Amino acid sequence: MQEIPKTYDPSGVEDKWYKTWEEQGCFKPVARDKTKPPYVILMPPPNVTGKLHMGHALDHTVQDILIRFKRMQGHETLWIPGQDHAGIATQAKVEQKLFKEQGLSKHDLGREKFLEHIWAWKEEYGDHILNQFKKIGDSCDWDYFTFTMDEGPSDAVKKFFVDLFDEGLIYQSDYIINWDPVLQSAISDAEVDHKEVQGKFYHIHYRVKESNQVLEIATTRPETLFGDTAVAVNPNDDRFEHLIGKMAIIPLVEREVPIIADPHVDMEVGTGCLKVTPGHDFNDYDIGKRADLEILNILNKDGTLNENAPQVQGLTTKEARKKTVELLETANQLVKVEDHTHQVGHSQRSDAVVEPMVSKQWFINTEEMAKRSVTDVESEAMKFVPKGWENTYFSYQRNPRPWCISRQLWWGHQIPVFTCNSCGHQFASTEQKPHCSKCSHTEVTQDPDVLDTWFSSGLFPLSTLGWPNPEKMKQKGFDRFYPSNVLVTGFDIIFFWVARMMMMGTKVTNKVPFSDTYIHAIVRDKEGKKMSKSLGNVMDPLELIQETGCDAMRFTLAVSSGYNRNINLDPAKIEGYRNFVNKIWNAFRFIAPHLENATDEAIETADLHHHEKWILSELNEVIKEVTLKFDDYRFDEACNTIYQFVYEKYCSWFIELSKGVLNSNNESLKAQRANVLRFCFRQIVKLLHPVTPFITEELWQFLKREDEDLIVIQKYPEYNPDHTFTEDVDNMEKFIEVITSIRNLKNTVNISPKEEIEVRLFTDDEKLASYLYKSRGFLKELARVKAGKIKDKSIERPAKSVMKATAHTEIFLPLDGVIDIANFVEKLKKDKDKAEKDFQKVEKKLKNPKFMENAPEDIVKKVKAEAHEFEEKLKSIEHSLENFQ
RNA sequence: GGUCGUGUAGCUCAGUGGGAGAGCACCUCGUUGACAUCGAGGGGGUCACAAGUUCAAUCCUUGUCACGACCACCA
Repeated sequence: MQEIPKTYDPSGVEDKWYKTWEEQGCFKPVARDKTKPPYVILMPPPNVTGKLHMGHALDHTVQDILIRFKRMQGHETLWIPGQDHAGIATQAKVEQKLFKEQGLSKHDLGREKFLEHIWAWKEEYGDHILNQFKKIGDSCDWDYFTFTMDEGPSDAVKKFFVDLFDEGLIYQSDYIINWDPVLQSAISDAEVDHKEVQGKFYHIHYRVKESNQVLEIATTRPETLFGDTAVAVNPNDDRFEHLIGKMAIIPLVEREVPIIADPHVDMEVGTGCLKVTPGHDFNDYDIGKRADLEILNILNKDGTLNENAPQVQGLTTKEARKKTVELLETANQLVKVEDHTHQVGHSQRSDAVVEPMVSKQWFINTEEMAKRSVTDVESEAMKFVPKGWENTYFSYQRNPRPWCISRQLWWGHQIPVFTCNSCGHQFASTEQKPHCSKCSHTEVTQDPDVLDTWFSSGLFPLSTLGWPNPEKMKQKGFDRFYPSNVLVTGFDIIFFWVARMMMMGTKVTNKVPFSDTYIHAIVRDKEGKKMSKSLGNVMDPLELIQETGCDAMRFTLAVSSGYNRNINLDPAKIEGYRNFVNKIWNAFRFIAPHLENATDEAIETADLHHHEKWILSELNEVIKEVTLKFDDYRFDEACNTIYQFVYEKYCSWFIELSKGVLNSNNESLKAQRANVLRFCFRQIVKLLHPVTPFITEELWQFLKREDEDLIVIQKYPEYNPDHTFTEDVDNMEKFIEVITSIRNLKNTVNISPKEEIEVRLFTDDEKLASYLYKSRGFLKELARVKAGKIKDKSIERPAKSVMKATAHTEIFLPLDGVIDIANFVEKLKKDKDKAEKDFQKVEKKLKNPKFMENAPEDIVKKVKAEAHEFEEKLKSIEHSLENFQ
């Protein structure tokens, strides 16, 4: 056998295995166990502009664990990768690049040329993030890879649009929307960031017609007065009641508008008087609807003022604000200016101040779909994990607003609505160049706008499986793979994406698109701060992989991931789990030379040594637990369970206890031990494979039988009722406690661990006594015991000794060689205090008649047993202590 | 203002109606063969605070305080 290096070096190993898996088609859906249903995950498609960050690393680690786990369990697994064209994000990026490198705007190029540029950009950079996904081990089926602008998803978009259009659920309407004057497009509410801005409160006088009175109105946006079509007060406001119904005169424009009453007006805020600009304010728009006010648009598409604001026409809103204030001052109608901090909406993409504007847009009436999407979660047809996230979902879906789906961009799916050049008929069609559906005229004009990005990603669960093309659906296995099992994502797109998929998927198929939604945490830095470029605390997954290996990173993310909201990722933690990966490597180095002695995986339970029974029993429980926890999305508990077993049970005890056997001359015992060591280790690497795929595949090559294939498609370990040995586990636990106590005692009195000493054990547990006797060789080996005696507690304890008491065994060491008596006495006193407290606590319970009456029988029994133990322990400590006073 | 969440060891966080846990950090000891990316042992907590329910509360209920996230509003 060749030399195995002392430390595991992941470089080289990782790429090698990924390539092998892919080449051998391991990621393709194959039903290895026909009795199990398919298991499908749809990968949240990254933006073409995307770059791998820790969020992806976590998101994908979780999905890959689930897919690999289910694949090994025999399910036909499919993990579908994809990519999103990300309308605004991509267009903005390419626009910037064009301007920076060539000084060109998209208008210089025209729509067609500009789109060519975006496609070229996509070809060049689009693969970047996908290659990064391979580095983190994603076992997705790349043959299913789908881009939202591919022909298939485009057909899905058209089909869905046309169906809803014909149903009357898609309509065009004037509505107040967020307008980004830089991108010159409508953007959705969720694409608006509200930022705190230091602004001013301008108090302005509005005269009241046929009256001497003036109304003082406070506003932060005086330039919008050109668009005012009313002044509103609260209906219950005594101060202004008499003015309701009269007319107010807007300064500068001298236009008369009605004074109306509306409950939205807050009497406490500002002056209690509100100028109403339905064309450029969301609340005013609603007031305007209620009062049937005229809507006056005072802005151009680029955000400058238009002809409806003659005095400031052509100026930007910022310039216009300044000018308006000057004009008001000149006209003596500006009362005062106050400092005022308030929130102002900014475009996420361009950072421009968002201007609310009324414009003609396309909308989906989501009312019915949203209702259904709520009941589907209420009935748990789709379950959120952790459950609490459903509240976030409900808060959106219970109050659905019309979904504005049109965007004034070029990059995206053009809206399939056409207007006949001849008869003016407007209709939707899935065809590229349809004839007028009314007069059959061939000249029709398509709506220039494109659809919101989420329109196509909302259809992804369907379109990635070939919908609406029947042939492709058959080829891709739509009926088998829809709906999928779980969606794994972050909370930030519950509304954007999860809700949309729920509505759209259900609308088309009448089935929810996935049965679970696992919402994972946000990865933050070790201090809990969000990772951001400006803070300089961004961790790059690829760098981490380089430094510590992909498996260590994946294990760290998994072990940090349960039902929590934040993961504070400390590099020291990753290093710790890197060490764990290395530990496994070294455990393998230990067993490697003995593998040739191992004959077969089959373990004959009848003739097993009690240590072997113990480890098999422990392993069996681990298998049970891990399987349960993965199914529950408790990656933290699953990983911790494996970690504890490997470290504490397998390495620290089983391997240590095996050294003597393996160095002996008893060939049959050696072979059997090698068998068990190998069996357990094979199970361990299989258990770990979903989390740490690379090292486990590497080790598997040395562990597999000749007829066995790659680990990635091995059968996941299953609970085996034959491997339950309660008595051996019980004995072993006590044995470990005795050994630990001896080591502890030696340490307390400053005897070197190496030094061999005599030890006397006293126990009334006959089974344990005989077990300890049987294990005297191991006691000698592991606790450095020279000679020992095991007696029952009726025997007088040695006077000149130091001692330690456990619940079942008292341990005595002779005083010869004891260096630090004082320390021992101090410690013994502490033990006494503890035992006293423990005893009093349970004693109190037992003396309480109410406890005896009400507590369940097994609890009473347990407490009684404890009381006995504590009392024994206390007595023996006190007895021993007397010798030192 | 609304919703959700958090408060447990120095740090990061699990956990349970009946004996307070892990990792890291810290202290002591230990390198000849699996592993110093290691081993053995150890110290350390009023489970935020208060009241209530209960035989029994770190856990359930209510309130208080502190912190966080999201949503809405901010004329």
